[in-house]
Amino acid sequence: MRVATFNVNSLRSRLPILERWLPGAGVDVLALQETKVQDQEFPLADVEKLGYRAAFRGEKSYNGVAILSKQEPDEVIHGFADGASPLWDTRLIAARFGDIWILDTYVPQGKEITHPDYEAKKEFLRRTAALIAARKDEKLLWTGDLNVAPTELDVTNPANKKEHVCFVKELRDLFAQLCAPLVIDLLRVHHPGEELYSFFDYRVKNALERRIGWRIDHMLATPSLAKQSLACWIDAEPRGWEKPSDHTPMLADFAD
Amino acid sequence: MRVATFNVNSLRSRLPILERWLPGAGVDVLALQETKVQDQEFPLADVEKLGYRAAFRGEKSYNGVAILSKQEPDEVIHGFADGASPLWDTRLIAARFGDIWILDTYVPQGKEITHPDYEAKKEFLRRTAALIAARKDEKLLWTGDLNVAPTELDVTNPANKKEHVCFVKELRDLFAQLCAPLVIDLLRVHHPGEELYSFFDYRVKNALERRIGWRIDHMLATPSLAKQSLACWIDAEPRGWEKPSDHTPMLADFAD
DNA sequence: GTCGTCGTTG
DNA sequence: CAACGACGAC
Repeated sequence: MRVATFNVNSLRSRLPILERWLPGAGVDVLALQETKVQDQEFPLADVEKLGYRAAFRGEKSYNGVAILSKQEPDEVIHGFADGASPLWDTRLIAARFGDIWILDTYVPQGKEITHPDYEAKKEFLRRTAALIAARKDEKLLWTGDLNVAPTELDVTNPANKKEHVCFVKELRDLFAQLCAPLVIDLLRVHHPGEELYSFFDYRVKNALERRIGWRIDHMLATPSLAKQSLACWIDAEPRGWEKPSDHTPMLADFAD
Repeated sequence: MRVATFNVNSLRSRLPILERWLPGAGVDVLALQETKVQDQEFPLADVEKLGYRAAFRGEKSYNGVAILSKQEPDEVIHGFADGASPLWDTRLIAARFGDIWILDTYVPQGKEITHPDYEAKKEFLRRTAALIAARKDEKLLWTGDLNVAPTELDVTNPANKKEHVCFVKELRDLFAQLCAPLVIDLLRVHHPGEELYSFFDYRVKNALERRIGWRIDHMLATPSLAKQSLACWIDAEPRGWEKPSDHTPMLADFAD
């Protein structure tokens, strides 16, 4: 099985990229983030034309997650469904395919370390960790845009990002202590020590060619699923196409 | 020599259309209107890549005229240059190629017959007529978006346009008395009686296929130039392409 | 820099 | 319907 994650930064704006990329990518399950589309506006016909089904929850302008798949999922969950507020339905979606859970999150970016959104980001990560802990013996892949660069290897210039909400030490510590122990970072299993990025800021001129980016999108597997991991990689090509997202897809193959 | 006129409704937005249309169009001189670009933002590099030079005067958001040409013009004039205010530099540009003047105007639309802009429109037409009268024995082509549909043949439904600033009888009378006697309507020389339009409102669904439009862009030649007229036609194709202007190009061929 | 929003124009 | 400007988000 091949799984991919892609922060599309507007699904409707990215349909040409998906139409160019997906047919040849051999992807069985695709986790999308920042679809930025309300459910009644979701471009289901275009997705179906590409041979995929879709489970989704979005809102106008912001957020939005979707799981596209060749096969119908056996079960779909939106948000944390733990009764607590906020529900975060447009930032977390999970779908089960047989005994494998695909957990797709768009973790709040956090804006500034002094901003309430940064507190919400930490809360989101804590609740996600709790959710995974409850299924730690199951096969589960936590994927999506996590807005966390876990180590110094995961950003181009760590020195000038010490105050950044995706790299500040407090956040990395939280991630390392609460999240990382539950799951295995598949990109690092297959590519230890490599400077690989999944996000290249639009505002940085020629960021892709200059390799100025961030690794904030991830494929993190529970141990039982990690055993099946065959490969994990970032496909930087779509970032270089016309009208790209600022993120580029990441993929992982699993033995059946 | 082949001359064309095209109200692009934003030159920068229309570069893909120009890049698709111009290379095969065989145009020597192209009069543009509604470039909607300040001079310092004019996409000169793109125009030069297409093999053209450019004389232009534009402003932010509104108006803007340009004359693109394979050959460097011998002389360029902006506005009426008659000392009177307003100067209307971003609505009138003229370029001389040898003994032929190309006068490119974007005549004010006028908004409403009760609006001050409608008075300004009539004044613009009077001053243009005076300008042409002063050169009536020279070879001169008055082209551009004139925002005048001269006759009932030139709009789809004349009955419901009697109050429209581009068709109201007062305006047609002014045009017929002041402008028309000075020049020859080349489209009508070559296509008398045909329902041909150069403008199709974006707001009218499938206006092109339903042939609901206006003939408000023109090619009007002084008698000495009209003698050289070989053909004149509207190319409706670009109106059907992706991200079109609401106008479509009009062309004219002249014997050397 | 490229998204989305809204209100304004023709 | 498709430009524009302004704004907010990342």
